[in-house]
Amino acid sequence: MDAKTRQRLEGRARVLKALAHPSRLLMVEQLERGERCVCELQEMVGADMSTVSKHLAVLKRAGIVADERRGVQVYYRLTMPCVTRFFDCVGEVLVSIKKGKKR
Amino acid sequence: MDAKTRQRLEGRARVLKALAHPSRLLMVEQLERGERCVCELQEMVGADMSTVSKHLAVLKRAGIVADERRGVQVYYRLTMPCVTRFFDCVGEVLVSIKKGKKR
DNA sequence: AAACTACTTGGCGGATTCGCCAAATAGTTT
DNA sequence: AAACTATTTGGCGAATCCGCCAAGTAGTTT
Repeated sequence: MDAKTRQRLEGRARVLKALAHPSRLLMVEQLERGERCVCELQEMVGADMSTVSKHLAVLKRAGIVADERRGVQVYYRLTMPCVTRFFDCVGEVLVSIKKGKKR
Repeated sequence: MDAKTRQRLEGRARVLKALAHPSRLLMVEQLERGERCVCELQEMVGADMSTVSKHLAVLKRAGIVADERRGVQVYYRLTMPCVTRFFDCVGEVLVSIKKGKKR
């Protein structure tokens, strides 16, 4: 395996890893509908604010979200467009798994 | 957050987590081109056979691949169709991240 | 059945993840 | 500046992940 391939795979794995958590998925889904401040996301997730903040830091490090401070609050938004389609596909995967189990 | 939403998110997170490793991504990409036995995948990945086998077990537990013994060898194949489109989207995410960094 | 090939499983050490608490930082209000 | 709100950071313990080695299992060949 050449270096270029490895880099491509590592990059993709990094994005997937950042998304691979229920709370982070929920936050990304909410951000698809528009920017949200941390406290709004915290209420949706229902965890400690520090936990939510760290999840957001993971998404930010992966380049999936961006943040902007406005007064006391910090607002997060998605940095890329195709997340919806992406999730639809993950959904399809799950459907085929379920079908397989029924047989 | 209701139980149904949580289940949906946990399911999706499980699939993403199973895919979130360079070696597993490589194997899935190879399996898109047709079934492969473990030793073929091992050669591509370049790790210990036991490591490869465990990665395949992760993919199998997530419902992404299925296996079938034929003689001495065990062949793995994808169980679902949309992985290509899926990966294209992960690729797009990476492109937008790179664009963001250049600015 | 003994030797051989292909694969899986057990287990260990090191690294990473996760959620909470406590403490630090940043901006606003009084 | 003191008090207050919103958020981030540090750190701890529990859990999980990762890769290797060793040992076990399954089918094939001799």
